[in-house]
Amino acid sequence: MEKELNMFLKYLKQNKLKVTPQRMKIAEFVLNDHGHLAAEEIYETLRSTTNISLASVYRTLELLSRSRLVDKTLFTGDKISYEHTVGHRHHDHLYCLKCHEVFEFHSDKLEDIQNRIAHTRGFKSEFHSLKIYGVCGECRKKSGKTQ
Amino acid sequence: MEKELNMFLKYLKQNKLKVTPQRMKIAEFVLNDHGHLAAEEIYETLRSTTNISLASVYRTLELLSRSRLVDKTLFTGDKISYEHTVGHRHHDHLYCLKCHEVFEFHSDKLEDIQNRIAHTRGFKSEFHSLKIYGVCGECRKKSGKTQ
DNA sequence: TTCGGTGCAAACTCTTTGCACGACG
DNA sequence: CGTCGTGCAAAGAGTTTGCACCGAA
Repeated sequence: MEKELNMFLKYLKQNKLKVTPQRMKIAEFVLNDHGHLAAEEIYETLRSTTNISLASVYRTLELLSRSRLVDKTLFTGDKISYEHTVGHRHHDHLYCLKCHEVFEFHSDKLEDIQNRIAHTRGFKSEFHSLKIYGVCGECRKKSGKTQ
Repeated sequence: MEKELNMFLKYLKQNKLKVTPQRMKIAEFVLNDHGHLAAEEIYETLRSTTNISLASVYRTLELLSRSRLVDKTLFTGDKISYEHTVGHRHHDHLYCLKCHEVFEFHSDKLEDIQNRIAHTRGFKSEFHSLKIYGVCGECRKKSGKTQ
């Protein structure tokens, strides 16, 4: 995460953007967290210790996204989730419709097939998003696996 | 599409919902179209020939979605797309970042791997969504395949 | 006749933007 | 010191909802 923060600093400098306490706090928090965060959560967490606004959270998340340190994702369509990417391989998601927990997975075979499909269709694939929606083991246990 | 419209009628009756001209017009239009529609488009198309409101479009799309005749999808996170599903196999999407065109594809192998992954993780998979974002052949041609 | 559906406009949620002040470089 | 970034509040975009009237059953 030290490394990731440095990459963000580098990105800022390369683009002649200023290093501000807000930007650093937000980047630090997001890059340190391994979950999927909504802008609101980040704001609520940081506002107690930092002079910050929701607008800055959005603005900084946009920078983090452009610098490819953070991925924007949509799950159930209500709000955008952000998660940091560096150090990870690309991965996809299993989303539990009951507890809203997100599980990650990666499959080389899947990546491979996807690339092949895009290629066959003349597509230059930039990125992709695969989400499997269902009910996780924990929630199935709770409801007696009736569903 | 005749068949699909009947399925919608059946759904309405089963749920003691009324058959109204608005509902029929909207269902007819959506079930007849093979693209990805936004609520606004549906409204704009129908308003010239039908007494209708945007609210009714949303309300009917919700019914069509619940009756599983229509799929709700999010592409670039701006607005929800609706497409009818009946008669189709499940399919996934290639989305062109330049012209915003959507191409469909289906791969049994892909389906298979996804199910296997979900199963391995104790997940009961309900549905999934795979989108490959990139640049389509047409747009690559236009820009001289430099990207 | 009776609810449920409709149109309209207002409300809501999440995100973006304009502006004047403040601080990074 | 000149910008660029900030907080604030207001604006936007898409979707949902409350309400009084209307029309399917």
